[in-house]
Amino acid sequence: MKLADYPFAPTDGAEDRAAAIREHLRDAIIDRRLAPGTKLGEAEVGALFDVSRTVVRSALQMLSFEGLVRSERNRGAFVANPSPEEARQVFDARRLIEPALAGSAVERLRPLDIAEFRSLLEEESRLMGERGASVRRAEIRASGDFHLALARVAGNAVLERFMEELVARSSLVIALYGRTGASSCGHADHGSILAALEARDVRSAGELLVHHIDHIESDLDLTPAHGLDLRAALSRG
Amino acid sequence: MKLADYPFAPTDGAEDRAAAIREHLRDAIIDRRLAPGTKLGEAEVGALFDVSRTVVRSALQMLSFEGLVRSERNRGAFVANPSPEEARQVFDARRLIEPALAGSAVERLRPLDIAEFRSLLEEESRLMGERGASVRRAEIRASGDFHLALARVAGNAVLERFMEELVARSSLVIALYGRTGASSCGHADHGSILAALEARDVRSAGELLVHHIDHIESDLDLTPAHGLDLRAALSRG
DNA sequence: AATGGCAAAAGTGTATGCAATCCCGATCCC
DNA sequence: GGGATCGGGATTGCATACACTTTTGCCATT
Repeated sequence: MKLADYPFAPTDGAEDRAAAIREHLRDAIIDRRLAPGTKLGEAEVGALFDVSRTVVRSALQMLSFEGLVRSERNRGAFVANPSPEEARQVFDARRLIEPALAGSAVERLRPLDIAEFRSLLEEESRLMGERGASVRRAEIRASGDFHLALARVAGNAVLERFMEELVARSSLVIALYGRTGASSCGHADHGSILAALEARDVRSAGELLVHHIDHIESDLDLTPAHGLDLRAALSRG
Repeated sequence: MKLADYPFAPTDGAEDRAAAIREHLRDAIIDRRLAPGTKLGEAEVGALFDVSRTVVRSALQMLSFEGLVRSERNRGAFVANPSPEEARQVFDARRLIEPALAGSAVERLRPLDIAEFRSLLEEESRLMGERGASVRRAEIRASGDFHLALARVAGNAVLERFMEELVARSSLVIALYGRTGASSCGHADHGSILAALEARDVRSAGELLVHHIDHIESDLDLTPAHGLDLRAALSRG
């Protein structure tokens, strides 16, 4: 079976296969199609994508750096199972970084960027109207895209990469600890944040962002759960 | 030839060799023993550490993620040659993150931590008294260690990892653009920052940190240098 | 029946081989 | 003489083979 048989993204023509696998796995993890703790055997993943273990190892190493996969020597790679403490740290980092991004973004915001934000918001609205598990996944993803767009507009490549990691890990945390009841990520918040950005109101945008992140975090159940970690609570969620 | 024959760091007993190579290369890069643009051939590095290209590739991939190495498909890995713009973004990120770390650190500062800070400061003082190129390198490193200690004390593992990357990239930038004249990193600044931390004066500590970072950055020559980048200025510094 | 140990099986860590790509220099054509 | 073209050499990308570690299932022993 050859490379082109797989429905990779159109741009991936003859590109790096490890990166493609990384993205597939990452999507699967933050969509929770792969449950935390799931073992990602090199041979198994390799068979799925029809590549050798070499390429899979490369992809797994990248995911390990991003914090989406936990690697143990001689034991293998597993979908990360972030602790509540880890989750808090991720959100703390976001509360710190995102208001600053808003400051930079306001200075550099161009009409084209606004159009992109609006497009993302419309996509979110569309998803909110529908029902179903796969829609819920897409909703989490779309919510992350809004924050990634903010990072991109801010124009700091270093912080943008940090945000990519933080958003991915947030998505995993939400999938893990999210109370299904409430809408996972307030869509209305994004709208008001964008309005503040357009109004060049940095202070307001920053406050809205912090509240937004607070809101997301407060919607989680971050109780320490079960007592001790008997080998990380049996390595399973 | 067996594993234990190599004089790695004492703790590295039977540990991961890729990580060890990564650290060796990282030290060499931020010490500028490896000049920006230098090609890191897989076979060459492998011969140096007496490992196969597989292990080297793993180490290079990690360094590529950290931004210390630039990888080009089918061409190889090169020591990163950060642009002035990139340098500014690194320092912007530090100005954003470090004052926040000070806030967390003040809340969690324990006597043992203070002792560590003092020890680091003493080491810096000792190095300042000496002369020589290798001392200058050690000075840059020691300066970075102070900021890494701050990140560690702050207790956020996510931000700590970000800081590791930022400090490493800063060291590379300083080695690249630093005007040799001025002392690369104001040692006195660290002392006053520590004093502010001990006094639980978060605001003051944050301001001192920002000024400190400003000071470091102002000591660089970040002029756009030579006109265009003819294939990144011929791939050499 | 429970426990300890052993051996096979599974899976990862590393080395190596082969194909593809890129770089460089020589050659040829205009 | 300048520029394009075409090998040769070197290097990377990937797959595979082998070594070592961990796990697992079985059996003997208590």
